Amino acid sequence: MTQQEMDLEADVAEMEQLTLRMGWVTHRQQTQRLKAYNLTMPQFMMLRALQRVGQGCTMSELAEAAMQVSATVTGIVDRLEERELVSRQPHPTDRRSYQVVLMPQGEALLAAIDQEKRAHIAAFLQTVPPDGREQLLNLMHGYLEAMMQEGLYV
Amino acid sequence: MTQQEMDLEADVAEMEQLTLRMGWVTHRQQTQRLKAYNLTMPQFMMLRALQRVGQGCTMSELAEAAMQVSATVTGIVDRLEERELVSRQPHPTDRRSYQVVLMPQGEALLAAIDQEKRAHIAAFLQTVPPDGREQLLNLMHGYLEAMMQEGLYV
DNA sequence: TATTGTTATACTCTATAACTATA
DNA sequence: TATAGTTATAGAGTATAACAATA
Repeated sequence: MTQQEMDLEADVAEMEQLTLRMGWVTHRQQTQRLKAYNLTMPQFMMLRALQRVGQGCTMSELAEAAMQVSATVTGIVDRLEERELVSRQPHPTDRRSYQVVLMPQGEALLAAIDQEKRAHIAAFLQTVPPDGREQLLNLMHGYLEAMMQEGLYV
Repeated sequence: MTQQEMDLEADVAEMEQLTLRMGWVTHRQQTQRLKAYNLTMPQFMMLRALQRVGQGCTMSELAEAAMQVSATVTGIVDRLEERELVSRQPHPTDRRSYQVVLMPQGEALLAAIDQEKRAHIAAFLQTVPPDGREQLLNLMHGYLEAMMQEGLYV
């Protein structure tokens, strides 16, 4: 085994621990923070997916964007609709479908969450030198793409 | 607003999207992958926490390491114990407590999951130049520490 | 016949509060 | 009295399978 292979192996072991804990800590802390807004993580991710895919998308499109099966989306959207954060509207050309839209109250909620979160991120990014920031973002892009494309499970 | 401040703001917005999606994609893909081992994410994180904190730790120590309340840990450890992946053993000096240990079957399961995962991570890391790898790991360390210390919610 | 979305079902996770046993 | 852990309870998420309505 060459020195390079040993280095790689050590980096792999380290990255395994890091990614696992980062993911879990993020997940748990996000969950806690969202409680102040009376939102769960899956509900929040559904709102973000709707924002990303665009107003008026169907339940199926929402399911794919949020990485959920349709039966799960039904339940989550039910609860968001009860609070008038989103709304199911009739689809103009396919009567089996709905057009899901983000309601003003939903947009306001996301904006409030955004504002708080960005302050936290800025606090972290300011501890990183500018060129490090750029490299960090590039690496994160690469990482996300690799995950989405190859089903990379880290 | 200076150019630097604008740059920071753009980086913040980008990092917000990236971290959120990375966290969610990781969470969902891990969940899917663990199904092959008949494990849920909280169960897997509990096994990892036990490995990290060390054999014979108490339920309370496990709860803190896994970022869960004790009632939740009770349920998760119940299910792991049924499958003989872990075991509650009497505490030598405090009869209210248990010493939780990882059973051979549990260690074997974690080893099998490790092996598969490391191949995936290695495939990703080989696309990153060696000095980029080191910087990536350093940044991830900093990020994790910032999260743990300040309750940074990203 | 195929597709969109919901319903039914079963299980797990999660937090809070009440409780038991022990320190 | 304080602490370790469990139990009871209620609600949310998740996946599978069966189903209704529509294409």
